[in-house]
Amino acid sequence: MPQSLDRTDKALLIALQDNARLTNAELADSVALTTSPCWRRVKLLEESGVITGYQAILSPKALGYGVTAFVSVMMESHSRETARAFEQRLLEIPEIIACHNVSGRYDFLLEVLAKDLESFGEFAREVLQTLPAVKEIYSSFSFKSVKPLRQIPVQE
Amino acid sequence: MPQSLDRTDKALLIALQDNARLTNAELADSVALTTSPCWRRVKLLEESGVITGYQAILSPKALGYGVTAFVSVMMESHSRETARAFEQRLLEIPEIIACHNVSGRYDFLLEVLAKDLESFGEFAREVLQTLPAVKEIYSSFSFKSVKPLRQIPVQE
DNA sequence: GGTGAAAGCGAGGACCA
DNA sequence: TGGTCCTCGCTTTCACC
Repeated sequence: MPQSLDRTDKALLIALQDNARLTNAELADSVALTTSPCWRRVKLLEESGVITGYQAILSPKALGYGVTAFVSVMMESHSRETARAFEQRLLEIPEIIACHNVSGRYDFLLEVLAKDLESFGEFAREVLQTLPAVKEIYSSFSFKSVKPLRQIPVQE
Repeated sequence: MPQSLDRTDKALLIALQDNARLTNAELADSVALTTSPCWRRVKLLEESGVITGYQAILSPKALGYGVTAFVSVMMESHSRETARAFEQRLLEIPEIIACHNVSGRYDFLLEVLAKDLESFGEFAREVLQTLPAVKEIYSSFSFKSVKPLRQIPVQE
């Protein structure tokens, strides 16, 4: 699948990961190419699945979310059905902005946004605790995001 | 700071969060506006800090990262200095793609990418364990990302 | 808040080296 | 692969409602 990215591809990925709204001309400039080959390479990176999309990054605070919580969830059972029902339900809940099925003491790790601690408490009681087959949850709150950018390393 | 977003602003945010490469014309169309007011509104959203940037989303797998790990870190002390040194060091390590200072049993929660389990093991030993003032670390591996999109909810 | 017009530039493709 | 050229449509910024 990774059809060996050369130096130029990597430079494109770095540039686009940093600013997805660069015009093709600016992008071409930044990697010392003309616009056509630049455009072709970007399309290839999209088609081959290296670039999976483009997102505007929004400020949770500006949208009224003062609390970020990490919620570890332990399930009552580990059957296929239990996991499926749980996962499907998760997808419908916008406050849960990320979820991983993980190894270790707990089964899922969720990242949850809430207006404030009080509304998180309510959310935990009314929504999280009532998700299918939940045995136990453990919440940890973010005091501060030390590395907010989430850039996937593109070496060299 | 949130200068009360109206229905149209929210529609713009939803559209851009979904696809940051929409042209201004497409964007205007999707919210039933002409291009000028649409462009003005987007600029305002950027200047007021609601939109903090635009990112190409890359596939970790396509870039050779087969393992995502969540690493909880407990510090030896909780002094200001300790935290600062730790955080500064973190920022230099690209494999750590996210880090939160959190409440609870552990002090920091890191999200780490690695090629495979073996290279994660090495990374944990050579890099993570040698970060300043680390007392204990606990690693949990992602089997699967159930919600990979990380979209901040924009209600209504 | 909104519209419409105008100038210049970029997107996207055909084609060549 | 990369470069040139070309056309259409879009971006961006007006002045104005």
